[in-house]
Amino acid sequence: MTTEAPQGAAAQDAEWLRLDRQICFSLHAASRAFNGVYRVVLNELGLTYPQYLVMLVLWEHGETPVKKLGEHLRLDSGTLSPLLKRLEAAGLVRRERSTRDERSVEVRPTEQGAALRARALRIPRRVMSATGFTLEEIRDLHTRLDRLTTALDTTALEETPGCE
Amino acid sequence: MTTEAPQGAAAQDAEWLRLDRQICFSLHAASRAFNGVYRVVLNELGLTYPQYLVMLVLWEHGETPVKKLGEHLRLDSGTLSPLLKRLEAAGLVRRERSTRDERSVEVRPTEQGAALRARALRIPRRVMSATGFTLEEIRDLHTRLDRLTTALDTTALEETPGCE
DNA sequence: CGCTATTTGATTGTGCGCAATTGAGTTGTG
DNA sequence: CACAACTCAATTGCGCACAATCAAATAGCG
Repeated sequence: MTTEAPQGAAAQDAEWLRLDRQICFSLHAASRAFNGVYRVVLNELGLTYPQYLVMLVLWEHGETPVKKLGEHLRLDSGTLSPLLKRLEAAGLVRRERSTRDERSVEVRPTEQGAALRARALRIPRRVMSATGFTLEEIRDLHTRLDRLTTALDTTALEETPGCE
Repeated sequence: MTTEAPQGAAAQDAEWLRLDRQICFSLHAASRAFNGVYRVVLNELGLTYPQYLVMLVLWEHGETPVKKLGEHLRLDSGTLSPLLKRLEAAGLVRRERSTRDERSVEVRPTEQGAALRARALRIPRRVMSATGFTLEEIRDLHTRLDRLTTALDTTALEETPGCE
């Protein structure tokens, strides 16, 4: 399948594009497949996947300003503001302007939001069993993905890579 | 909150949630980071990441019906229809109803769309260098992600996992 | 104090992902 | 032929991601 024959540069370029198609499609597809599983599992809690991510942070850290939430999840206010409003409309969180700094908005789980945590406890194992991966493999994948994300975030994307 | 006591069931559950937060956040973040790099690189071609995926399929297979595109990329018409209209508006593809089956719409790259391929040839290496991964590692990650996606897609998500 | 720069969140606009519906075209059956 | 079942694409509606812009609050400096 791969470059077994010494081809021209054109054929090799085509090969690169084909490989790129496979790889970036893989990551894209894996992300959506994962999202799909969470959608099914989270459906009974009335949460979407990003909303679940927000609740996980709140369950772990309690009251958190929007700014901090954004740092934890790498999301900006354009995504968080409407999302948090929906969570507030669902009665799971409360948003209140900080008295010390009127620019800041504190988000904290309501009693109902905190109670939801009990029902969320079964989720991780259900999702993990759906992956068919062992805990070992999952941790390994987790490590690789973090390394990938860090590299992608820090790379300034020079104009000429000159790889090879 | 989290008792320091050597794992009651509650403490262990909390640990699962913490791990889940890390892992599902990792995948989410990696996907968006990857998307972000492609966004920068593809910007000069005037393509978004999913549009690039479509063009990759067209460059490799030529004229393709929408149905086939959806199978290749696991996307439905709700996503593809407006995306293809934008590609057509940009002059990169043409959409024509099949004469044999009036339900089907054939998508083929225009001359301009085909020409864009030459400028896309440098992309894979640029992105790969941004990841900091070797080709070996990328292929390995690719394999794992495909396995993950397959598992997630085929799992019927039984109600009671009974893991452990 | 007044003025500027920064921080913080909200808003707007564009594009993607997906479920649900619609509607035209095709196929199968009597 | 008539009629039902199916296929394929388009549309609609909602939510997320992100860039760009805006407004309010704060901090820093003369």
